[in-house]
Amino acid sequence: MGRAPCCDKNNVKKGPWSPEEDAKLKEFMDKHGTGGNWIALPQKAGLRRCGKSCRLRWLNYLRPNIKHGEFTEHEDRVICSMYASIGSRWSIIASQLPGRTDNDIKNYWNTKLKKKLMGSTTMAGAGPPPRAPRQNHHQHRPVLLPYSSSPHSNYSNFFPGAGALLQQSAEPLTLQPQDHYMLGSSGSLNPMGNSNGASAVQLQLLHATTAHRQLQSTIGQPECREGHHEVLPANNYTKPMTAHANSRPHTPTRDIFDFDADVCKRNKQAKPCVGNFIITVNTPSC
DNA sequence: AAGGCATACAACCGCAATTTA
DNA sequence: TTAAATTGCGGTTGTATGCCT
Repeated sequence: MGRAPCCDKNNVKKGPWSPEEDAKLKEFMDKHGTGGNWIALPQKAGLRRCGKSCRLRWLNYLRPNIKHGEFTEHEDRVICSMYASIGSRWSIIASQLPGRTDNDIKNYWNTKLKKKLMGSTTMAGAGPPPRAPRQNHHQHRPVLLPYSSSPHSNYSNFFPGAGALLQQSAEPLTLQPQDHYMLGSSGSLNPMGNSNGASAVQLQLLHATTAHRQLQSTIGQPECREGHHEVLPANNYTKPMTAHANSRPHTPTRDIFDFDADVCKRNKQAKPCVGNFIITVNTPSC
């Protein structure tokens, strides 16, 4: 039994929007907003379109303050830095560029910026954070770098790791055994040489909240166990086979590491918050 | 002028996450 | 608690346009 379609595919128009359709949608949105339901909107607005199509058209084209046209150098820099840091999370990147949509940025990246960067030597490895080798479970205690505001604060205020990512000289802190952390897959993989020649990767750290600590009583220590230290890129992350074989396939987007994600899903109040730390895992083998 | 190719970008699709009943 | 409905995201495709031969 498949999923019910969101609309009657035979009765909806597809393809480019006409000026008349745009006008209808805009007028309806100006008067009523979405009414909290995109699926029902086309019928109310007198449009023969799928609700998803209306939403996309509105968000990417019709809504006020959309910026079209050339990207500035500053925007280029933000996109590049964030892409290097968090990968193809276009909506997050778009949130740092007022007036730009995720679709816009995605298109811009795929058609122009990527090529531009590939042709230059200034951004080694401009691709998404590459998939890293798995870590040996019994080596390399993580070291924490304190987050500090950086010249890149324009986006680091949203994604705390992004600023620190570019700072290679932060003073390391040792992870205290009594603290509890989770590694966020929203972190970045950023190969950087360090002083002793070992390359390092950085991951955003999700600090355990009070709510999360409550989990200790039900599931035991939610500590950053050895098995959780795998260094994986922001995208392409696949769930380790060792835990929760029956759970849904792992999404590369909003997850945190394995059992934590599942426990949090079951226990809605126990969501961790994003902490202002970067974790660095030494990977001498690469 | 016509055909082929490259580029840009709007729009679609599938699926995971979230919300609602 | 569970299933259905809805939303949001990222990858991909389709098409219009411009350039080159």
